[in-house]
Amino acid sequence: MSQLSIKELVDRYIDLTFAVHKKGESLVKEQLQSELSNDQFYTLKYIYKTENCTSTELAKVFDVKKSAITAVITKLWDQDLIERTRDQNDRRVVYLTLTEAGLELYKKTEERIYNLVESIITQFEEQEIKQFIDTYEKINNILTTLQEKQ
Amino acid sequence: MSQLSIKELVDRYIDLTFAVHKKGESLVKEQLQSELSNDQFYTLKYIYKTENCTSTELAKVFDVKKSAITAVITKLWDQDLIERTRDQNDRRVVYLTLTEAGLELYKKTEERIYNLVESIITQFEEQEIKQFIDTYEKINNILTTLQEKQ
DNA sequence: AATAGATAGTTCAATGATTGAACAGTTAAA
DNA sequence: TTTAACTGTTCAATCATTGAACTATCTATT
Repeated sequence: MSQLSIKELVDRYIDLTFAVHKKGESLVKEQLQSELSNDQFYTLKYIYKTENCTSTELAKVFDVKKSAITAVITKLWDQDLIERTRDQNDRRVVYLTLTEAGLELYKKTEERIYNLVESIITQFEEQEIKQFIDTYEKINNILTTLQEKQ
Repeated sequence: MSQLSIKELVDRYIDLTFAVHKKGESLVKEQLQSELSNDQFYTLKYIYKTENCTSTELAKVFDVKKSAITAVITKLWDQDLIERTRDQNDRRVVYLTLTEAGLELYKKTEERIYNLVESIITQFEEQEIKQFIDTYEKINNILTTLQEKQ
């Protein structure tokens, strides 16, 4: 199936990365049904799974300035989806957690995204998709290393 | 290595998609050295490789409204990187091509991106990365089908 | 040929996200 | 104690995107 030179592989990889991301975002957006923007969903997801999540950490993960995170968080906070609680030891730090309403909305939308992704990956042999995710994970590690160097 | 349930696979896939995209975009941006934005680069790339490329086509691929494409194209056109030529048979249609300056800038930046991606994929066994790209390609096809349904 | 409907691309005002710089409050180090 | 570093915020400016209205053009139907 694949009889490609390195250059062709690289080109294919770049195009695929772009295409898959655009289509993925578009399908995710559809599932969110205008209740949340994509970034808002990923923000809730990150806060949900992260103990003692802070704005500084989000800024690093989302690769934007802290002022942009403040804007996103304030918007979710205005809707009473997020709580901000100050660290008692280091009073500069603000921890982010989901409110009950935030958790409920997140869980509802999460389920739709899960169903979407599940409908995709169950079209593969278990072995194939596991191998794919393993390689994807290695790529993620390489990217992390490259980013830390810079 | 992978002893994951479907639910865990799905979750891992979602997180990886997000993380890899963020890191990838950030590294690409670095290579572009502020000469082009990421979207501008992908726009030039798409025009470069596509015969008779139009705004409507770009709007579909980039999943934005046509008015947004007009803005992007006009910006590149102002810098004399893109040419607009009207179809002589159907005078509604405008074809987009790179000017000499556009081609030169594209080629220069493309090389940097290629080197970046090459430095990543050459860290894998040829077999592993080819299998990865094959699976990636299948995912892309599934996404295309899903998008067409909607 | 005349008309109605569809299509390609553009304009423009409004919205939303992101940046950069300045700032307050807090902590750590010299 | 002073200085430097860090967390998070505010605010003005910039940029991308949308939605709606518009022009020009083409297609199909009568």
